[in-house]
Amino acid sequence: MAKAKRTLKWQRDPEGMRLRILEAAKQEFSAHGLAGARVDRIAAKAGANKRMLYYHVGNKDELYLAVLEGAYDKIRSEERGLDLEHLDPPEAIRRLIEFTWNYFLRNPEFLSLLQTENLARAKHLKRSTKVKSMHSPFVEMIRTVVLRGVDSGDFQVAVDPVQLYISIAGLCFFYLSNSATLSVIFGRDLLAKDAKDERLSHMVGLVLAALTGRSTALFEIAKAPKSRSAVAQTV
Amino acid sequence: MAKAKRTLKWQRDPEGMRLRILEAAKQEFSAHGLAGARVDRIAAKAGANKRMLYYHVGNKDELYLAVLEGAYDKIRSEERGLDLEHLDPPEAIRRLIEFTWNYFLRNPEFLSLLQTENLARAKHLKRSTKVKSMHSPFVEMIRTVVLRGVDSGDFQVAVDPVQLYISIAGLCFFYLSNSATLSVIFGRDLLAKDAKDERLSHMVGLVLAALTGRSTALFEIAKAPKSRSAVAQTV
DNA sequence: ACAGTATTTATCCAACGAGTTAATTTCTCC
DNA sequence: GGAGAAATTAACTCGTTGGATAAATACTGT
Repeated sequence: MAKAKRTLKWQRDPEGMRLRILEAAKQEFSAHGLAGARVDRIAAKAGANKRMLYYHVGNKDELYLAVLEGAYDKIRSEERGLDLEHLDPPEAIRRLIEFTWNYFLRNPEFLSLLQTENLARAKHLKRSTKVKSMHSPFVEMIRTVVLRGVDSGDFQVAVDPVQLYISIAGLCFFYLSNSATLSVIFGRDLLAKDAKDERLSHMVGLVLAALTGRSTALFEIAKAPKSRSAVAQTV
Repeated sequence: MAKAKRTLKWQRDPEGMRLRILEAAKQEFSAHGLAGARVDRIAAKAGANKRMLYYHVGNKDELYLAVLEGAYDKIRSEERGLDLEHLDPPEAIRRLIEFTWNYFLRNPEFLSLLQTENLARAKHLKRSTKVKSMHSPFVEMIRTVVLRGVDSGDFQVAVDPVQLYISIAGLCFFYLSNSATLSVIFGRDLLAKDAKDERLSHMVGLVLAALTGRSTALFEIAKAPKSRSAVAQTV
């Protein structure tokens, strides 16, 4: 009864295991928050034993921080590929909005993780050294677009890039991360396809109209989604 | 040693006790989330015994829902006092933004509670009957302002009031509820007095510029906060 | 094939936390 | 001044959970 096991039972793959653990942890933390997350569930989901988490990553807190850092790393790295430098400024802003919106849609766990971490007043993130460094290039990228827009006459004001980004992210984030409660209180399904399309138009219209000072951009958009009651569209 | 106690030891005040419990629960839930909240801590904070919570309100979940409903009730009721009907449309919108911003600033627990509830995908809120009913008047209030603005020629587009409110709330909410992580990643203290003033200007400028299509409103604002680096202001 | 190391499993446990039981104290009204 | 109801307390139960221990199993180089 001992010899039979000649096939590899474990396929020993520390790196793969580490990744599966982090992925499982991401799911768990985003679904239940830090306090609500269960170490056992993470282990189960990763197809591992609980002890493995401690072996490969660390205790619950370290696990959580690793997930968080990974999440920031991923979005900032995708943003670097946006290549806003080669677009004319209004188009660059539109593209940034669309990317942010779609990224948030594709990565709902990222939103949850941020919410969780903010609930904890960034207690854990403050301990991270990696995260702080990855943001200045991003801010500079936006600043450049804004300044080019002002030079070209497309934009009316040299907006603070940080304010602008926070606004863009906020318009996307709040809608999506709070869609559950908003859908309940306003009695609409905000995650329906139509609603999402309408939202994207609204946001692009709002930001571009404000930046360019012409409502042209806004009306272009306003034509697109033909829906609802007669009153009220876009912006 | 028995007679001495002639002063009332409890002053039996069921209604007051209920309120103290709900207040303590609000603090606890907003500080730690649903899973992180500790029933014993709530009791202690309310100056009560744990059994009292169950006696006066119910179990942890019912307690949580009661807090949540109370929070919505409070903000919507303050909003009813805004009296937007008597202001000209742009002024009304400015006032709505300023109210929302200040309310969020004054009631950070409200933000946390919403975050927590959204993390739970509104599971609890869905069970509430009270909350759903209190929002249509609010939406109508905004719709009226928008339509008046279109009629008067102040606004370019008849924005969907729900979209507009979500945008306003989102601009305020994201900045404040995520200020912890944002401050870390951007290396600025977003809760400093200056930063908050700048943010309010930015938001008012952004929304009004988009609605009116004139950047006038935006520049009026832009003059106010004389600060930072040369590059970048307002909007 | 054997020693040494890296990886994984199977159990255990002490602490904690939500919720309960039952006794105790205050109030009310007759 | 006492019976019954309302409010409060103290002590206990019991499942859960993060983390720890130690033994087993696979892999590596020699």
